Amino acid sequence: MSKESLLPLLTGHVLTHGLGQASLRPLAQAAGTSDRMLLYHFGTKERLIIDLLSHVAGLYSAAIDAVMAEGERPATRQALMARILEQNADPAFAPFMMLWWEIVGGAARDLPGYRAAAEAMVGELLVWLEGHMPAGDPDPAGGARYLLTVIEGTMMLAAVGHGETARQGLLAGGLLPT
Amino acid sequence: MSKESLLPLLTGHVLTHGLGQASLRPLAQAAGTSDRMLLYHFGTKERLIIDLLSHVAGLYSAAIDAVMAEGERPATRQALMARILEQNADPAFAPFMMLWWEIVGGAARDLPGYRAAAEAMVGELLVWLEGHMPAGDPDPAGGARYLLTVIEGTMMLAAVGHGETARQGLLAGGLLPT
DNA sequence: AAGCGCATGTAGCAATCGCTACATTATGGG
DNA sequence: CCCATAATGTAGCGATTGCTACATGCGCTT
Repeated sequence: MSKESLLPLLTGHVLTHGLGQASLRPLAQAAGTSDRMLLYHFGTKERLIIDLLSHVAGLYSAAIDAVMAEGERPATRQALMARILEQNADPAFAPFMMLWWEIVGGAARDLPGYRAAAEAMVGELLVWLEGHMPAGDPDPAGGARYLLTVIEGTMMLAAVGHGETARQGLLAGGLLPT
Repeated sequence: MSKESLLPLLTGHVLTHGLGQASLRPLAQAAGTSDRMLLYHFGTKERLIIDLLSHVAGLYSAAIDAVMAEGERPATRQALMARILEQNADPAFAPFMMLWWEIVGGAARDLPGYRAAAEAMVGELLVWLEGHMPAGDPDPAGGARYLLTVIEGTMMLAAVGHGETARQGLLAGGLLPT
């Protein structure tokens, strides 16, 4: 078993149990190996986490690309927002969201690997947004950054039980179809 | 030493070292007691954390109220945004921000106490915003929720190294003074 | 076949974890 | 003063942590 074949299994465990509680022996069991072998492959738990975060960022990038392919371009910013929020509200997306907030926390504390992974994922989403802005949008670059900011704020409010507050804010800001 | 006199010291330790890494013995040392006494007062580490989060939420509420008193009302939404973002960019605010992302993560995973604390703090900020919307604002309630969403998104992007992206988004959205 | 290097198992170490049993001191009301 | 109750110290338990030493298997080349 190589590092590369291990990473998806490790990612699965982290998605359901979280990064903070991840210790070598449970991780190893989830991947069908031993803590001994995890350290053999990654050298250190810290490097394992770094590699894992990088792998997660790659997964996210691939998922974005997959969605990108199937895209018919929405006609308005409101339609684009609605589509993204609907996708992010999918329960299947929840484990990734929980992991995401741990990554943000690690980035805020500048733990090794966290900021790089978070920055990459946000960057990927930004590129996707820019490529999906409505045709004829007056400012696709600025608009994508604007929508990105609003989307992330909405996700955060939803995480802390203020999803309805965010929805009302989006309506008041003219960012949702009426 | 009572619970109430312990909580500020515990909060200090958590602000600099984080919630996830907080274990009883270091917490006790920071508060000038022993792990034994922390359990004597709080019963369980879980309840200690819950009480601590509630205390942090109270601190945040008090801080908001203090700022509320000194408020001359800004003339525009842009000025209000600028003022808030300036305050949040204060380096003295950084430890709280790092703690905040841990609280959001806990709320997303529904750990006991986290969601309640996060919801209370966001609610407090929302009330403050509503009370500080510019005079004559066409929709203070909706506008406050809109600004709240944008503010939280900006904070998150700043945490992951995309602060400049957020700033460009705010400009494109007409939410910063030009 | 011999030996070499990669891969893996077994066992354990020192540290830390939350928590508890037991003993002791301090304090305040009768 | 005496005693009950609250507060605190000491010591340790069993589990888990990241990591390592040592031995063994496996496959390949010479």
